[in-house]
Amino acid sequence: MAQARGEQFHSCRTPGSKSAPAARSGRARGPRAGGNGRGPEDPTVRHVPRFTDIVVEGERSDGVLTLEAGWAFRYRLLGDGRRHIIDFLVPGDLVAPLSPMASHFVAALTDCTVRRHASGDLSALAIIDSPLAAALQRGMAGEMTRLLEKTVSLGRRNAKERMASLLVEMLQRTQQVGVASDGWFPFPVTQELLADALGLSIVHVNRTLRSLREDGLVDMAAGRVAVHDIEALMDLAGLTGADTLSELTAAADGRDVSPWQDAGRP
Amino acid sequence: MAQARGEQFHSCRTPGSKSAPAARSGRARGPRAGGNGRGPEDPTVRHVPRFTDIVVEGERSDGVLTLEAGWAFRYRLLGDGRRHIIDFLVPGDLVAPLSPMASHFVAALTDCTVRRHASGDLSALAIIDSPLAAALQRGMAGEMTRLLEKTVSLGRRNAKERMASLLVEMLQRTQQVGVASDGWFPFPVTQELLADALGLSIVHVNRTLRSLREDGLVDMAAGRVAVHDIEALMDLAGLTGADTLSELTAAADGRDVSPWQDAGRP
DNA sequence: CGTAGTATTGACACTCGTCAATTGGGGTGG
DNA sequence: CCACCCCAATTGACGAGTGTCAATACTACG
Repeated sequence: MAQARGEQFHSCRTPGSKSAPAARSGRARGPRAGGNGRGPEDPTVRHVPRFTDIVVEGERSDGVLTLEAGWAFRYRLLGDGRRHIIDFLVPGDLVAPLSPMASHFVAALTDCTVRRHASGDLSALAIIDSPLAAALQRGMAGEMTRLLEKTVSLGRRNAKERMASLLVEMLQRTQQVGVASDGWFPFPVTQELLADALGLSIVHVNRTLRSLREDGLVDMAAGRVAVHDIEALMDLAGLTGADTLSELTAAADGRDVSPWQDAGRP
Repeated sequence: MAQARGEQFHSCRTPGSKSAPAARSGRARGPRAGGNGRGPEDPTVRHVPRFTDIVVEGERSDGVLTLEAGWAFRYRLLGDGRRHIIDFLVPGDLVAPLSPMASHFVAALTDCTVRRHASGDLSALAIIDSPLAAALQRGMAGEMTRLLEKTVSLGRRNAKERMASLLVEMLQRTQQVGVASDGWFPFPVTQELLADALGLSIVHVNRTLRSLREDGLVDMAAGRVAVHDIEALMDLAGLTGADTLSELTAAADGRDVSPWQDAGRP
């Protein structure tokens, strides 16, 4: 009765070794948040090396944190070692708070830079700094929309559809922040991470990617994804052009690269 | 390649007949929000008959809506007719807005009563009515926490674990609003609805329930769930007592039956 | 040139979906 | 009051989708 369980499922595939960097770092390290060298000068900026945690579960994240550069991902661990990746973060995305009490980790996928926009209690934020509050709400709303979409995917779509759905989403998001080129976009993830994000096994992720490649839809290698047939891909994902994702786009409107820039520090 | 698809999957099982009330009502009706008879006197209260929609996708829900009595559920439709139930709502829960742009339906599971606490633009709400704004944020945060938990369930738990997880959650939520008795709680859903909520087929929901019954964990009949071994059930769900759900409980703290009562109309 | 992690692949097992038939209430009209 | 109907619940048989195990390439790095 262990469809997705296998004891040393993924993220802990070779229990004794030093694999699955992010997942392990989530528990084994002593120093909590992965801040090593702080910003050379600016105290509101922190540099986080890849594969270390930016936000640790249970730690009450204080203030508004955003990802300024690099890639990260939100994840949650189940008691038995299974891991689920909630979503990936690109520059401009909100790191914390997702919600005052949604407990999960956020880990750096690449070396990245995090900025703190406000500290301490946020309840008075709307009055003190309304543009920041508005940006915060946009960020949380966008996150919730993606979360909802992901729930539907996991509940009612098969492997290929889920993969297509994720790739379309990431293409659009990378386009929004201007790091996507014409036919491709950067996506620095391993198949293991993809598996944890899509609720699949590593092997099946591989099979699914191969299938999409053979269909001529996408190619994925060296941390980049080449999209050859966006039409077919969106169709597979169940998105009919003017569908959900465009709402997502519209919702994130007014944000060219970062909605946070004007809302800097107080 | 159609694991969860079968064309006339669920919620449309007999395409020609009048089955699947909620799902169909989501599309086929002309009059939008299912408000029939309004509140006998109070214009902020609306009575909604079972199996009609409270909130229709795309309709920009204006203001803050909460469920005052009865059961409802949030759902989303995929283009091909598949349906996914995002979550169930009990009295006291936030109906709208979940997020300014998360598009989905909310349908009444039983006859129920909905109250509007504020209308129009909510951006100034924090300043105008801070207790209501606080309640709204609690409501949205709780929703997000459950959404996140559900994502993990769908991605990384098998049928039995998902079912256990849902039942534990519903037990705790019904306890909070005081409609649960000692060993049982009301849960007016069909197995079809359960299937759509858990990302399973109707048949497999039936099998899963039978298995749980044979294990002596729960009994489900006549719209009620009898929990015989909450320990084992939580264990199955991957909750170790002081785990996530208790955080959920703590998060909803300060709410006995409804956090909205004091934040009534302006 | 080892060593380790990642990607691939094949073989096989198990979970879960699909199809189809049956049962058992709960209405409802005669 | 009974016959009928509709629908939820159940069950069995079978197949598709996905997970698991294990072995083999690839690549990068020291």
